[in-house]
Amino acid sequence: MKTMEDHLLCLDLKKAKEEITRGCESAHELLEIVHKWNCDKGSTTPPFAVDLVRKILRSFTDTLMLLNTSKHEAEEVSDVKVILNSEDLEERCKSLITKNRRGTYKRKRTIQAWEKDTPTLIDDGYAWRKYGQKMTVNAKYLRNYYRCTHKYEQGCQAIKQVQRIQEKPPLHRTTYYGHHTCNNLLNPEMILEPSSPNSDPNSILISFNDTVQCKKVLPPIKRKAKEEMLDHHHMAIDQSLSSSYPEVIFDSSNHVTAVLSSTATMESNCEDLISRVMIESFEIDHVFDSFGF
DNA sequence: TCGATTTGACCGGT
DNA sequence: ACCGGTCAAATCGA
Repeated sequence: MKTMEDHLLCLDLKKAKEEITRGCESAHELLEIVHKWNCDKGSTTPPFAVDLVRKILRSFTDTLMLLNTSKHEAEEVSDVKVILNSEDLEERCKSLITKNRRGTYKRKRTIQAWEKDTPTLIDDGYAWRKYGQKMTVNAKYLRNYYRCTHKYEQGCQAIKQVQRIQEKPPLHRTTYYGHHTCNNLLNPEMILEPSSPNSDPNSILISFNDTVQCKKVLPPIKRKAKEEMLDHHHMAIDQSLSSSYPEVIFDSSNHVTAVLSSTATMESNCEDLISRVMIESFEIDHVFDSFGF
């Protein structure tokens, strides 16, 4: 039975989500403008501008995720669809303690998605690399799968799918999953730091500043070598990370016990981990407090 | 030679 | 069993 207070809270929650969604959209627009500006006129904006917009965007989307965690329904706002639901947290927790296997693909349900319909194939300013194409049922045209070119160099987790949806007039639907964390357009600051002379050259440093950054980028390691290592330590692996990615290892109590060496690593995945910790720790009241509701 | 693309295989979810 | 998403070997091309 809902009390009056509950109803008011729901109303506030809805308003908050609407406001944040608007902010999110504006940040997206601003990011595109900055990108276009830099493409058209060279790098004329301050080098930290894109980084700053991305931080704002991330704050909005993280907050939306927190708010959505308290409700079951994902919000659909104009042509921008934010795909989230409260089961995601549970799924993510499960995925963190199961062994990494090929084919464990929960991306669509766990990461925010944005759709864009355009008459032509657009250059969005990012470097994409095609990694697959598929004919889907009830579709006339192939669906093309792209990942960020800097996936392994910088651990950028952004992907997109492009599919023609209409012949005449031509219409292409691009669905973006996740935000770029790479510095392919601007390079405001190097996130890589040289290891200290005494440090393990294959170790990874994770910095817990205002934004979480993994500061060491290394080539992927082979699946078999990883599995052998995991078997040796009787550990589970963060399944949400693909085979070539950095891996946080949890013990049976789900405490972080190790980070696998010789793997590439990325900002976004670390954020996923931190988000999980945050969501587990935060009550929705704290979110309202922080926004002054 | 090396990075990008193609394409069949693989895998988990439903 | 089917389907969507990804992997990775083969191939392409600058």
